[in-house]
Amino acid sequence: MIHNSFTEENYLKTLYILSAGHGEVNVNELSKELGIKMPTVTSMMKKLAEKKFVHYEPYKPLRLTEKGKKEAGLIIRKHRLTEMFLVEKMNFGWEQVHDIAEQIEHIQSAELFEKMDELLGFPKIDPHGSPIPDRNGKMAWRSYEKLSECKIGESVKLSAVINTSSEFLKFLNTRELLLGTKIKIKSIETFDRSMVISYGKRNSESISHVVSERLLVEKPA
Amino acid sequence: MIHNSFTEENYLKTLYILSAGHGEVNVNELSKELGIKMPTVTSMMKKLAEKKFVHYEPYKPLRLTEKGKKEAGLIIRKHRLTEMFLVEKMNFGWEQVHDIAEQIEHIQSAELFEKMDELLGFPKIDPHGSPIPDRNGKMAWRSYEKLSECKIGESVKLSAVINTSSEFLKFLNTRELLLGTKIKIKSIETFDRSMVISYGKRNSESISHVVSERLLVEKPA
DNA sequence: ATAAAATGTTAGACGAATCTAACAAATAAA
DNA sequence: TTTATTTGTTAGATTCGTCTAACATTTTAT
Repeated sequence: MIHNSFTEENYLKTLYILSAGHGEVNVNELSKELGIKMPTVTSMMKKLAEKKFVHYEPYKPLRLTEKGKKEAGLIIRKHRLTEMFLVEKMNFGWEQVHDIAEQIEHIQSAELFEKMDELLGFPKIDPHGSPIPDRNGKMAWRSYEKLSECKIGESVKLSAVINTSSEFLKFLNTRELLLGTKIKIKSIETFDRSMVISYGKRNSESISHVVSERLLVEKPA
Repeated sequence: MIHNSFTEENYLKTLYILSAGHGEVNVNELSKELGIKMPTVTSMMKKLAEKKFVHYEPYKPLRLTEKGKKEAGLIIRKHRLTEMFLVEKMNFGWEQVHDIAEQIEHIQSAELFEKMDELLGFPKIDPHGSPIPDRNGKMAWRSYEKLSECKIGESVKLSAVINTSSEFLKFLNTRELLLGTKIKIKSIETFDRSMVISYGKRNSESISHVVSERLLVEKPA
């Protein structure tokens, strides 16, 4: 089991995340997401194609192979198990764990992550509500809806967040918007699509479209 | 606080370990320990000298600067806190943790290691009996003696091990030689310097010189 | 349908960390 | 005290991951 470089792992992971849904990614998108110039991305794609991780044809969108999906899934598994471990076992806040997990996801040690999994009781989702891939890198996609797509009067449960940046999560902390929070939509402004919602002890909090778009919710069964 | 590469950190750490005592290291020793050819080591020494981490003069032994010692001490701190955390909080055996810690020691996150330290109750030694440097990279050297240098009839306490390789530690496991074990020296063979010792329920275990040389002991106060 | 804009590729350069081959200095041995 | 051995350095090549500049293709807009 010869291993891939840190760099290759980052490309694979990002490719996986960006291709969620449609299954395809442009060189350009990948370039922007990674903060790496397009020519560099192109050459890395050729390398990963050589290694059978991606399907690459000039001028066509990028697609991960099955092998690539598995590899990427396993990296994401390591990332999310780490985030969960940091929050549950080391008392970090959900806004603190992303950057650390970005680094620990590259640690080469099956045992370390198996141990985390075990100590955590084999969690299915991470602290941001994202599914944790299984030992085969398989991810159980959930069908959440964006809060921004809900209608006035609906009652939903906050189940996941899209952006895991520290700033966004700190903002949610100040508004006491935690996973599991029951939210009711009171009104929506048409001109900027901001929403007024009520939840917990807060009866009329206003949140911008930028925020509501990043909040994934479930409707009560 | 701009950071050093993974590679530079490994040079610094190894330099620190090898220069324990005399304070000097040869290019050749360092080269062998790192498994990196001498010319490469020379050029890295020039780079680290440029950064004021080592004193380098052609054909002279290498010495860490104070800045270099601090930097190296902090890396070793991260390594040893990690080993302790893995053993104490994640149920790893002392023979399993070295390789994982070799990787985690390079994680860039003061908080992670502060949290480990805190959760562990600010330990002073790691699972192999080595001192954990403080937040300034300062290490409290202990004056242990090698078991191989003790005399017949002496009673000592096993306080640290020199080699932290998995193989050696597994061997100690099979002999039930744990840190803290009280050992009495029953006899010493002159031709191969092997020892017969008694401890716990074992009344006459024979250990080779290669082993006794790697066991650090304390004499009862 | 043609021009403009966006996207993608090729070619060539660069820094980091490594190597080998050849040479130089220091140390040990004869 | 010469010579041999060991240790250390210089020079030049290689690989990886990155870049910029120039060119090619595809998509969008006029």
